Amino acid sequence: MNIGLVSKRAKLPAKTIRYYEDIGLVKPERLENGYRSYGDNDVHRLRFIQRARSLGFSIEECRLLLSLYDDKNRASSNVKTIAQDKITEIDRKISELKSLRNTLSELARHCHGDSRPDCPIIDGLAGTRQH
Amino acid sequence: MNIGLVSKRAKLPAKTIRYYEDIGLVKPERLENGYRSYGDNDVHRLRFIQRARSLGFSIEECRLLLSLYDDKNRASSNVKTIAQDKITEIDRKISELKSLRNTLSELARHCHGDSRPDCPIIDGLAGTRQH
DNA sequence: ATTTACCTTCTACCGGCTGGAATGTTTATG
DNA sequence: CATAAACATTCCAGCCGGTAGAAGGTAAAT
Repeated sequence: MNIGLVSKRAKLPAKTIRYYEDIGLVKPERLENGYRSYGDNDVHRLRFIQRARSLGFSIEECRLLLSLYDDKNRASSNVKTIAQDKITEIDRKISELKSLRNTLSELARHCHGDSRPDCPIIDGLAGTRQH
Repeated sequence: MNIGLVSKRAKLPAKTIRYYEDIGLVKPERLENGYRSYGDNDVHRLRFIQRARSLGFSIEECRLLLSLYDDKNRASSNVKTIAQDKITEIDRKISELKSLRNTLSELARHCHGDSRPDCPIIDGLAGTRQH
């Protein structure tokens, strides 16, 4: 299977797949003409990575998950720990974004938003707005 | 004022301040010995950038906000639009993260998390888990 | 025979810094 | 006064996770 087809099946740009090879996540065969040759297992692997990445796992986390994926005897608790850490991380990000949103909408709420130059958002950023 | 003091006052690493100069956000004077010399206005500017960055504005957005900050005659509606766009963007990110969280905790919920190798999280990532 | 579509490698770039090396200057201490 | 430390400077390289483009080779379709 050439990279173009794999790209479609794994829903990843060809460039990204080459990059993943570069950093050692997949190791396709090579044909005589130099073309990469992928098997179904490679597509599975790449789909796996694509899903994990879209769930917010870093490349290094993907590498770890892949090694657990490859290890048929690993404990499910290993994987669950990683997933739960990631959930904690996501929760932290969500609450950060919420507090950001509050601050920003508080600033925007006080801005009349017309042609007058006086602007509480700018004042807030400049630190000159009294609470 | 030397960069070290500015760094403390603006709550930004000296390296970052030099970087901000590099990309044209601040333009300090130079002393005879080659040291950068900052005024209070520079500190205000840097605090402004620091706040805006921490609210999730990109460097280019900061540049735009700074030009509005500098322009005493700009309409507050210009600024409000930018802030509201940013709020929309934050909302999008929050809901993305929430859906991510749901998926991940659904996978984790079905994982027994013990020493058995069978793991719904891995199966979910591999795409082999039937819903 | 030629066009088109695909593949290859390579280098460089994105944002937003951050780290380290090598060097220069100022200030504090013995 | 010498030296050490705490600053400052420049420059180059690297982080993550790709992405863009150039220059070329190969395969399939017309």
